[in-house]
Amino acid sequence: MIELSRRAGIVDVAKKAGVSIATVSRVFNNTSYVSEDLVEKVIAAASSLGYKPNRVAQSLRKGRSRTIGFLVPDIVNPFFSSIVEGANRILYDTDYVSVVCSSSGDAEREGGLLETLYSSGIDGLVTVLLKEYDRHIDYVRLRGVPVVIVDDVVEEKKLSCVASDNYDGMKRLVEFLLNTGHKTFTFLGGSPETYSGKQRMRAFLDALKGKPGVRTEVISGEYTFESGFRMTDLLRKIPQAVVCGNDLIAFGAIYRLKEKGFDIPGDVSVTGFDDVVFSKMSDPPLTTARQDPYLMGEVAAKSILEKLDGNGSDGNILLHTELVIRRSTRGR
Amino acid sequence: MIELSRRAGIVDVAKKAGVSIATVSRVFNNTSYVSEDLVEKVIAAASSLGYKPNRVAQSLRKGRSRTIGFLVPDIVNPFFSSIVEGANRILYDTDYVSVVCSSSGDAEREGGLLETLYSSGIDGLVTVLLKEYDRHIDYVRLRGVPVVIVDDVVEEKKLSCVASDNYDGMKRLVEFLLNTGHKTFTFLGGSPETYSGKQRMRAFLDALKGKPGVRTEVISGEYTFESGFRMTDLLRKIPQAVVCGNDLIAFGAIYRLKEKGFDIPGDVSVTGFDDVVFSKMSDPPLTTARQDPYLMGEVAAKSILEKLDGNGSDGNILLHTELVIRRSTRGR
DNA sequence: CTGTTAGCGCATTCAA
DNA sequence: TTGAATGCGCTAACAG
Repeated sequence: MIELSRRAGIVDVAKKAGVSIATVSRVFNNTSYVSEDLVEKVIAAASSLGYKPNRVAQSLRKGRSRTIGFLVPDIVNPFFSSIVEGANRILYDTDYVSVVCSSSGDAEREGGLLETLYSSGIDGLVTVLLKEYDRHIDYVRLRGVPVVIVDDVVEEKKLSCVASDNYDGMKRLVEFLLNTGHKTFTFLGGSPETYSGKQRMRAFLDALKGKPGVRTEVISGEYTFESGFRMTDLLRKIPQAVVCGNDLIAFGAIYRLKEKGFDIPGDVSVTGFDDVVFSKMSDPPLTTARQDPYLMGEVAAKSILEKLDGNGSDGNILLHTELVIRRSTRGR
Repeated sequence: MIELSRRAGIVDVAKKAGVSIATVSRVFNNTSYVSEDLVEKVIAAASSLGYKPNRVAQSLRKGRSRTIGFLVPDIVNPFFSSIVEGANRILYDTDYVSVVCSSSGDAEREGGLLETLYSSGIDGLVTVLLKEYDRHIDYVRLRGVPVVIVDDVVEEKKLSCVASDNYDGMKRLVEFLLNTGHKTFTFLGGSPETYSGKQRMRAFLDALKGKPGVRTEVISGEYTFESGFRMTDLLRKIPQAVVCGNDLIAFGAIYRLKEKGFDIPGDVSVTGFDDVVFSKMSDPPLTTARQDPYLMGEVAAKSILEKLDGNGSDGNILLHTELVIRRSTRGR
């Protein structure tokens, strides 16, 4: 096969159409009127050469790239990728395109990726951060680039955050358990250093504080199946309700509890948090608090778009969660 | 808060350090020797200004960007995102960075994204395509940009593909079922228009063809839980083995079968394909054929890197699958 | 060893 | 309405 020729540029098109490069540029950006026949000639020349404007050159020249950067801790985790997907749904109706990077859970990489993204000329950034928000990371470095942080809430002006109301969701979940007659509770928490971890644990404690006849225990681990499994082995006495930091922990707990011969919810109720796709398929289907990562992404994208339009309001947005009562908790 | 000044450029650094921009460029690319004291001055000036080279300008000038583009049909599907993550693990040790796009299952968008990616100056592309491979899409358009296609096999020179050996995996799965005494089989297939769908169905049929006393039935749907659920309702008579196109279908089938009062694997064995994370947590844990999307990504990345180094071999790579026997199939 | 200069491909002044 | 010229920020000759 013959070596392919180099990509056609604006000068090739101009030459072939017998016009100046300015004219070519004008028809592609329709930035001012161009006579009918010249338009035709340019279009013809361009398509015969397979010409597409070079986005790199455009970015350099214009100072913006029509790209929104995304940085997430783990692209494989559907929670994070759903945020990106939600944003995509909004961006699809615009001429922005998204580029996403994953730090793969590596905090070291996060800073570098942020730099790279920024110096790649992104027009906006939506990110969920691994580490706690570090003002240096985006305030100093991302000069002028609008940023929205997802799944975290930082009180800092000139910054927007969108997150679920983890506190409210967990509180209502525990209150439901209380209303259905549960008296002894164990919290199998995940990652207490994260925003969501903190909020959920605090809500659990607050909901139960001072309730007569209620016994409470807290164990902390990670947001994984394995961690749920292991934490279950740490239980001294099986409580009436095992309240888990998220669905994965709940799956681990359920798995281990069943192995040990307990019936769910006959002997013990188990709850999760998130409502991942699998929660409806588990046995028994999981009672949980649903948060909507797609919506979080949509809201984040809209927020970025507004900021890009100039009329962007900073501040934080808390999204409601929805209680999903399934069969992993007993009714009464 | 005071409006942040514009980003520092190479001239700012040169000015502040009292050197020429060429010298600044040299220390940042260490492309030739620069005297100690000038290096120091440049470093000092650069860091005090927070200077980082503008990747857009670099790309335009050098004609390469040190980025690898990824295009996947659905970023939320862990199978696809794991491919990206696997590739990242390889790329992490290089100075390449990956940018990923998702077509969100929209074939229309796929072509546009490909264009965008290409004109954004990516140095290489790894993609799993929604539609069947269209030679126009990357051969004509991605002139000179190395491409590797994942989860599909196309016989086309100057192209590399990496995929699992779906045929072999499914065949061994069915043979295992045969060896454990199953006689009646139903295949609950997914997306027969995809490469994997075709291979798996063909393997199922081939494995059973001409076996004495074996009865076979094929139903086709999609690679989803809901589809598995619905296809199960289409079963006229419950077979001894329900062989599913992937794990999700199997989960749907198991769910529905249990609802109908069947015991798994007492009354009916069920198998999947993929071994998604959830397969070990399901009840019962799922017998399946494991494919390793991380590995696929690693292999794809290595292949791209080789092509970029000049010594790239084209051709296809088939990865082995591993039978994972769990408790959704009866032993004998 | 260091500085000057010419583009990379394009959008956008400014003239005509 | 169109073209010529300038420069976005940077690297790579080419001189010195």
